[in-house]
Amino acid sequence: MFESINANICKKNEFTPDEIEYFNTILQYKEVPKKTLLLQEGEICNFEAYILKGCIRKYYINENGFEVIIQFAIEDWWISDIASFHEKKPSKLFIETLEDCQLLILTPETKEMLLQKVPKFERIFRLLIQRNLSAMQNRLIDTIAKSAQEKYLEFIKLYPTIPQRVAQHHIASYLGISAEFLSKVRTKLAKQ
Amino acid sequence: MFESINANICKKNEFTPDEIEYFNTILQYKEVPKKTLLLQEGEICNFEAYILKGCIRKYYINENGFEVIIQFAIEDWWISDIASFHEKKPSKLFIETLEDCQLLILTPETKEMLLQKVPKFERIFRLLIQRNLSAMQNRLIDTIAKSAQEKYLEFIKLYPTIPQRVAQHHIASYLGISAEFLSKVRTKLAKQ
DNA sequence: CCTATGCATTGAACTAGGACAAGAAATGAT
DNA sequence: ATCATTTCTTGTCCTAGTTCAATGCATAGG
Repeated sequence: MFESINANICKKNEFTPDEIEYFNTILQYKEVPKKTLLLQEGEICNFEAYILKGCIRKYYINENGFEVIIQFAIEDWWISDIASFHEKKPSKLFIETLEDCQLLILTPETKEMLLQKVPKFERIFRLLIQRNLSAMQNRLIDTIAKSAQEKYLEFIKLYPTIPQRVAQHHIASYLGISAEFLSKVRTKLAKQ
Repeated sequence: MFESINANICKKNEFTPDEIEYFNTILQYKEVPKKTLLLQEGEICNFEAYILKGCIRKYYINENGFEVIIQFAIEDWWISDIASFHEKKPSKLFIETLEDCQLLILTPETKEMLLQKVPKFERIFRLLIQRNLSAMQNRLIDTIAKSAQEKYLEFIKLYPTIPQRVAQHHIASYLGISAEFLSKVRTKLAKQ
């Protein structure tokens, strides 16, 4: 059960077997059926979830009821509302499973214990956030500077497996374009 | 010279006077005239700069020569290309002073020393990145879900002092709209 | 096997915002 | 003070993308 997460976390073998062992005992295994809300607006996010199996989306609904997908997460990704999790503030986001999921969960308490016992993990988590930030920055740039077609092509290049797993209108919402227009972009691309 | 940075970093008094003292000795003071490029595409970013005085922009130029401003930074903000700084990878960004600046600088070496000597700083920097990530997320949402006028109003609400300091076309570039259209939005708002 | 529900496609009419151009206003260097 | 450069404004025309509505297509549940 822990192979993939250990391989991911400990790529550079910075940890002793004992430390990894402790890390694994602290993770909570959880199965969740599809279409489950793991987090709703107003709740405090009490988990960071590593996805062993399944697919999840994180999204925001603005004051006009307009929905924006912030992130898709599949196997070997983490998902959480970091701001809400760390600062124990009510979240503005929704997190929903799109498929049946198998998860490994950290809670604020277990994460705290882990960091106390093995402070080296601070670095690991900082790297995760940093990569997140980079990805978010690139996405912002593309959102601003690219056409709908370019954004779509970029998306399928970056996440080739996701289009087969999630509804097209969700991808449109992620790209910041309407579902209808994405459909038109796709038919245009197919004709070429 | 160190009052503001110390107040910012050590809000919750988590540090001993010695630790703060060490932190301060490690910071390098630097003055930079306006319109200086602190970082160019292709270079490895070797600084994290805390702004004592002045105003800086960070931006990206895409393959069509289209410019997107990622961040404005003024007094008491940090600016850097974190990805490039930490992973020693060539940056894709430009960082330019818009006014004469007074900076306090961390280099990869001094930051490493600081973290070695006072590991508690890991937490501080993680919080900084986290806040950055939150801000970036909010901005992405606004970029996707709001009209030009809403984005502009949001911007001046969030950063009321910046419009007086930077050129309007820079704000347009930050908001992801054309300079001409921002001008039209503003005249429309002024008439109301 | 049938039917309800959600999903994707297509078309027509509309609009927010872009591109271009030209003038006005501000800023700065000499 | 003057000229040059940059910045801001305004108008016209244009287009990428939206909205709405209709239709066909799957899929899941009884």
